[in-house]
Amino acid sequence: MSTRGEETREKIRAVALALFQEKGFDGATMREIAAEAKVATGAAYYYFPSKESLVLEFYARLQNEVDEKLSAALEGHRELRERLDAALRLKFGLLRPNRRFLGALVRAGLDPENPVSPFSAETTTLRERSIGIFRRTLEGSDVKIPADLAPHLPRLLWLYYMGLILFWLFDRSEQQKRTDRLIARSLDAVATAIKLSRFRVAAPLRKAVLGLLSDLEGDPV
Amino acid sequence: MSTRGEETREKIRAVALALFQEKGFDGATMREIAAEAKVATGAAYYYFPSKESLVLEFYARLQNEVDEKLSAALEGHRELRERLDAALRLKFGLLRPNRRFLGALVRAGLDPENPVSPFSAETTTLRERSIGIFRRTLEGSDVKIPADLAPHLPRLLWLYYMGLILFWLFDRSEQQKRTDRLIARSLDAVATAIKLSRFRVAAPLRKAVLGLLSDLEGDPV
DNA sequence: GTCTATATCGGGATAGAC
DNA sequence: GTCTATCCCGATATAGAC
Repeated sequence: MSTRGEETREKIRAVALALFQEKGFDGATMREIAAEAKVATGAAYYYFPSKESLVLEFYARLQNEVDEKLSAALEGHRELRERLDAALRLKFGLLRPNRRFLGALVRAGLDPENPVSPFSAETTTLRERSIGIFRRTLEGSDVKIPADLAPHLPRLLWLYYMGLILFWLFDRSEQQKRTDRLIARSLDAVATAIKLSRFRVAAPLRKAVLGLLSDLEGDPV
Repeated sequence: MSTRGEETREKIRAVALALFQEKGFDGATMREIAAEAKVATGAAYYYFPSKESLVLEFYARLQNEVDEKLSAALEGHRELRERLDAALRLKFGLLRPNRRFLGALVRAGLDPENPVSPFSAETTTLRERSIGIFRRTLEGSDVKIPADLAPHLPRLLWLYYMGLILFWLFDRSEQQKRTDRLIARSLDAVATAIKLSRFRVAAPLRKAVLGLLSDLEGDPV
């Protein structure tokens, strides 16, 4: 890939993300993106195999930003619920301006025929980095997590996070305020559950959850 | 709507579902559906406002079938996990042949711009009927459920069921065997959690979960 | 009310020339 | 690497037959 190609690609990407934010995924057309980037439609498809793949590009950049800003966001928080809250606020804060087109990614992955899935092997790296965010969030907290559960908890929290994103995408309330409430409320439940997990009575449940997780591990979710 | 219209509508619906199963949602075109049903394209759009609405129609029929067959499926089962397993097997058994196009429904709803959502006000009836399946499943079981949790548990199980469907749609393993494993494993956890819910130590968690649910109740999820 | 026939539009994606 | 031309699709509109 030459420098010129690199520049063209970059131009198309930048224009696309701007238009996605402005008009949403369906509202922004490939013709328009190409025109505004001053290339032919075909050129856009030379660099990006599909419209969805442009969104995937966005997601990778977002993950970089989260990685960079996490330490600052967690600064000064030791309590588990506070730390989780800070991490989620950071993630959702960056997602928020892009809700209008983020659904496109999930939509693409939901089609069993579509190879561009956010859960595919190609996106394993991204997924693991996202899980890593929760590992870092848990590590600095003051809560004792049972040894058997500890290594699996980040992935479990990531699944919870995926659930929140999904709810947020569906959420048609004004400014998605219902999602804000859901996050606050569910964080109470999640933090409470983690704190209770070390009790004797919770052992069978912990065992069941661990069996579930070890079953999923290895393959991409 | 006369008998003739009814027949035409039925014909289009039947052909569409057959083609969806055969070629998936995107693979089957409206032109083809209309042609195979021996009507003009316009006629298909006369009865169904969009391609997605054909899928919605399918979903309603599916719900009817579940309602009819539930009693037989639960027959002879008293143990909670067994009953839930039977209910889920029934639901997924009917969904299975239609995986290739079922994603289309969810996809439509994920687009914040698209009014045809499976979680919209229009589909409230369907959603409530689906929740009712879990109510019936719980009612005949031998497990004592705390009084505060009991009225909300069916909805909670329905959310769990939605999660399973989502996983299943994303699941690219052969024959979606990973979903089968997930169902078996997660049922262990769910049944265990329900049984533990009445213990003293679980009270704060139960309270947090109930707060969450009461927050969501009323509005469509 | 129930369609047929047809034209039209804008969109994603692609083949092949350059 | 890039562009032009083209294809096929979903969707809409319309005029008119029965």
